[in-house]
Amino acid sequence: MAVARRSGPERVPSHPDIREISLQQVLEALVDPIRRRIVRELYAARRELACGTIDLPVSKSTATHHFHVLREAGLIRQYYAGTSRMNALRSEEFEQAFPGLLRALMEQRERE
Amino acid sequence: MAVARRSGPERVPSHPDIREISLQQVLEALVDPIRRRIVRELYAARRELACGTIDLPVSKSTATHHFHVLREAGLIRQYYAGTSRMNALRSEEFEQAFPGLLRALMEQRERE
DNA sequence: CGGAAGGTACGACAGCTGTCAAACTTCGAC
DNA sequence: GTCGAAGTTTGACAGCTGTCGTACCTTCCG
Repeated sequence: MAVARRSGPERVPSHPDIREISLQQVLEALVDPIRRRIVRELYAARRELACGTIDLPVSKSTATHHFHVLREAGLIRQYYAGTSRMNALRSEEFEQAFPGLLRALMEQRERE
Repeated sequence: MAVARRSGPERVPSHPDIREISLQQVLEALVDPIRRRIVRELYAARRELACGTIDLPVSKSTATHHFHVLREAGLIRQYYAGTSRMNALRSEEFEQAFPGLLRALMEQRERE
């Protein structure tokens, strides 16, 4: 499902409507430390970041996987800028759908 | 670690100090819908509940497992009252360690 | 054009974990 | 004492998912 029309190589990823996302999906996304790290960086930066600028202790393909999960969970929006992919936190929308949740999570200090 | 002194069959489970618990552990506990359901019931009830009074769509052994995970994550406190086991949400302590988190999670409506 | 940079897609694989049944333990009631 | 109720323990198993390498695709730049 969520098949975007095939009109070539499909460089525009599909983003779910946030209202279709369950708390379950959000928690599954955020339970992974690497994904939480990504969201934390976006949250702290308060702006969009290219995949490349967020350095992660995993391979490129794994990173792609994590971004995909975050996108499917409605947490980020992705689009291309040249060869690099930009990531934007969907803060306002997410706040509407899950009031207070992102903030409560981000405010927690993580033990390093 | 966290070995309670062995003085018989050990009916008193050990409870971790909440300060030793990581956000990771909490999220891992709360990502499971059944465990979230347990916590929700305790949160709504605002009092302790016996395992038996929380009916869950899983076998007894699986239920035991879930309670165990919640206990290890510092979310509940357990003790025996006769043959039944009581469960209490560790609300205040948890609030101190993870301010705003439990509430933010519990306030979210879950799609049934 | 040709190459390099930045990502994606696809298998494959290992480890985790939620699940159950069966056997056992403890406590209360009769 | 014996029986049942309530949970626990153990072992087994299946499914999920985070991980990687490799091959591939776009886009930019010289």
